[in-house]
Amino acid sequence: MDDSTTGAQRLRDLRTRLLSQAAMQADRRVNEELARADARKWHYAVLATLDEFGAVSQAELSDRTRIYRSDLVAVINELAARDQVERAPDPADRRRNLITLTPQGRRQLHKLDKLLADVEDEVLAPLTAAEREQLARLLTALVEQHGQHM
Amino acid sequence: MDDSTTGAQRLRDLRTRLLSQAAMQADRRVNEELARADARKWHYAVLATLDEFGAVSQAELSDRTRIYRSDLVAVINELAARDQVERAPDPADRRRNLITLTPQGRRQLHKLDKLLADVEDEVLAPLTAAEREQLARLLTALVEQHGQHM
DNA sequence: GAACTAGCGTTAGTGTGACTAACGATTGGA
DNA sequence: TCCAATCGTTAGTCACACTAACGCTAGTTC
Repeated sequence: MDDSTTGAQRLRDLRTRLLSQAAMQADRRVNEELARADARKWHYAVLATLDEFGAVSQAELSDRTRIYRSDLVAVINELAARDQVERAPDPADRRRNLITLTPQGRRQLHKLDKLLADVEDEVLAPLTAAEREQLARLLTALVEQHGQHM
Repeated sequence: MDDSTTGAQRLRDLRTRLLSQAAMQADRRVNEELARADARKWHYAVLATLDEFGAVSQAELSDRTRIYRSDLVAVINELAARDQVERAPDPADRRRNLITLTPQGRRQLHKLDKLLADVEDEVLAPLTAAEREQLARLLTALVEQHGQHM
């Protein structure tokens, strides 16, 4: 099921492809597990952000999670339908909605924290603790490069 | 534009998220450049595979590139429309189509080889040569884990 | 040689994620 | 008071991963 033996040499040599494939496999495992908890990545991103920053507007959530504000609408709908967040108009600025974490949302967050830690451990299983640190370091360097000039 | 300063601590700590983000940024750059050459990732995968393995069926292409055979149909259509491959029935087994690289396809492949090498270099710019090797090594370990039990 | 099974290419459709465009409502500043 | 900007929302595009089903062809078994 992987091309490490059957694929073209050129494809195996492409680091960008390697990166994509590793991410894809990790994402798949993450999404599988999240689905079993009736959640997806964005749900976690929103819940975690609300937990750390308190009630914020959708625009601020969009900034902090990097979810497009157009997509955020559906995410908040889903979370609200599960009573994990509340959406209420901001009295101070009636353009805004204030999104608040509910006790149920906080419980879900803790559940997902655990779940994601487990999946991460599974995905990184082939690496030692030192290698995991190294990987995080290298990936951070890549990600931050783009953070600079934007 | 990245959450390394504005995002929740929990999100920054998630290695699976880090991996996804790095892959996403790299993919975006790759796709941008490929688009300028009127191509996409799958085009390259197919062209490179044909170059290394000669004329093969779509089923074999699907195995070697990990493109689903249902999606491969459109990819071959696109490549054929650009005269980069030819699709002809296999006389030895009339269920099969034999896909062949054309001279034009080979030219495009060389062009994309260069293009992708440049993008890879740009994406990995923050890393030294040794670090790039290390990254490739770690990612390979992750990818091969899944290759095992499938 | 008829029937069955399996492989092949194709069509259609699902779900997720990234991303753009545009609109109505509201706000703050010139 | 008018203007520009911001906010939430709707709608839609594109790429990728993945599933289901169908018609055709090939090879095998009875």
